Amino acid sequence: MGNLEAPDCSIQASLDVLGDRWTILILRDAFRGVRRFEDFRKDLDIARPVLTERLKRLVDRGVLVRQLYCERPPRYEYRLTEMGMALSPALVALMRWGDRWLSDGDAPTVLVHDSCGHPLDQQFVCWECDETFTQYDIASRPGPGASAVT
Amino acid sequence: MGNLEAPDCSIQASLDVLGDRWTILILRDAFRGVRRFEDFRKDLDIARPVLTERLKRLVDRGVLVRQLYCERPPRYEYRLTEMGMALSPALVALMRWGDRWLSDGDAPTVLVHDSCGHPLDQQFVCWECDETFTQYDIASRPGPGASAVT
DNA sequence: GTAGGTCAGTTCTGATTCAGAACCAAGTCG
DNA sequence: CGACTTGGTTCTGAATCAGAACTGACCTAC
Repeated sequence: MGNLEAPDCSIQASLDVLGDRWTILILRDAFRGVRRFEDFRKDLDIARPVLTERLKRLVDRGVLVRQLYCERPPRYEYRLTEMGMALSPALVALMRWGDRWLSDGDAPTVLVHDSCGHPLDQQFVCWECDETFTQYDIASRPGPGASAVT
Repeated sequence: MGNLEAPDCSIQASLDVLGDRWTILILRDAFRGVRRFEDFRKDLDIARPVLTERLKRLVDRGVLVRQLYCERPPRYEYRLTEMGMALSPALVALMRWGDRWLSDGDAPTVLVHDSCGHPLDQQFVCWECDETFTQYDIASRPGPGASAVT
């Protein structure tokens, strides 16, 4: 994005890190367990220079760590940090949206509750009312970091 | 993305619709109530030809509808469809991730449970166990649309 | 009734970014 | 030794994007 100002919106802030054609797919692979340069490259069929740049950026921003996994020859792998792991609600949401609206009802992958094996759902929760709800019951208001005038 | 095959992954399918630098920001604005070409353009400071193309694409894919709101002169507005509204879990997840990991603790906007005004949380739910859980309790398995061999 | 303004675009041009291929370096295997 | 693997870098042409100017339909004020 051309603007130099700090984004006044966390979605924009997130997209400054994730918002190009490849980054989210790289992270999806990382969630699936892909860790090595060549494996990302083959799976995504991405140009090497672009992959190099994207991995570097994700490491710089703290989403991935680059770890030596082999001394001789020196080989590195890219792993999700806690910050990276925290993206899972976003990736799950994108996946479920694609399942629901872009596939013909046949989801390629199903996510399940690990301990019981049943499909999971994603919901908004209010701990005050102790209930779950949907997007139609959301309101928004300025937070502590809101600009004075908007 | 360069590949012509149908994506074997719903995240990729979603990104085929949403995965460029502007689309998600356009949709964020739409969720905020922006509906008109000029309002999108001013708010995002996006080049006109790019906005034209993105809106057209979102309408084609069914995420937005283009509705006449003024007969003379003919003026159109862009509104979220049900498909578009269904993206809110994804946008909320991106926003919360930015709040948590990219801001210094001061969220510009806070989302609240409409009926009580308290901040909301986003969780995974298992209706079988009737409990909420986090990304560390998710497993995945091939769904009905999985390719034969993978 | 015409000058200026708004809204929703389209058309053009130059700057960025991307894809694809080739190349490179360090090490391993046969 | 020569081939192969991994993890890159460098180059070049293609696609995309930004920015500005232009268009056209209509509206309002003078």
